[in-house]
Amino acid sequence: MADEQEREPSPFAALAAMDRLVHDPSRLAILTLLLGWTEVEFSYLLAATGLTKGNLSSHLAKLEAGGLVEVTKGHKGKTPWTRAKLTKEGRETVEGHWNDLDRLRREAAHWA
Amino acid sequence: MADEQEREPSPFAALAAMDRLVHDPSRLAILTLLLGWTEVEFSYLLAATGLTKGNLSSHLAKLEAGGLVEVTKGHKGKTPWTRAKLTKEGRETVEGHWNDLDRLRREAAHWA
DNA sequence: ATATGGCGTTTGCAGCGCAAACCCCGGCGT
DNA sequence: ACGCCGGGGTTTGCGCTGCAAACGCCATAT
Repeated sequence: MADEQEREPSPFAALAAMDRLVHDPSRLAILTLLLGWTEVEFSYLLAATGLTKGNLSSHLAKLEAGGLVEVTKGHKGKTPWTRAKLTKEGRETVEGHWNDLDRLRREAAHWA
Repeated sequence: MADEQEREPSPFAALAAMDRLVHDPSRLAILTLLLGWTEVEFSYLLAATGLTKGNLSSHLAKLEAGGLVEVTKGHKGKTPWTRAKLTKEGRETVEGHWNDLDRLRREAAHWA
């Protein structure tokens, strides 16, 4: 198999193909914040990211649909209380994404 | 001025606000490739990024409209010959973007 | 009663990125 | 002469997205 004419993809092709679900700025912010905690409240995410409630809500929904975060809704007393945490896959994906970015940047730099 | 109640933005807010013109994967690939050269041909970009002709064309148009890239169209013999290069602003912007990403990732990591 | 405000969800729309279709020119086969 | 492929790009069409604004719901205050 080593004699297969392997088309070595440039780092640029990999960069161009990054997963938008993760790479999108708002979501990358959410995901990166979540890396530092086991579980975070909606209102904390709200303040830390500067997103609006509406947009945070829909980004979380998308991340949940993609299997990267788990969202838990409950009540604290009578008021709603929503928390988010990374799934195992989510954590791996986000860490992987940052590492990929780092690596691609370095590879790109020494590309002839 | 030091007594101004400076609202210190979290790195996450800065991440969430990254400029999409630069951060978009395809364009980040194009821009990063351009960092390594003074001028690059359309067909080289095409091969290196794995984009289609159509999409490369429109991304370049957008980058040019944003003042990050200068596109020069001419002819080599009779066939069209298009080249792209970073503007001064473009170069600063792309380098800045990568540095920002690096920095934000680090700040995020030691965020309590 | 009726505001006000916390906590989120839903909706409406403009704009974007992607794939496919298209245009133009030069060579090649017949 | 005519069709056809292929290199070099541009334009078009459309589904999806992300943002802001509107909404829903339940407390507490007036």
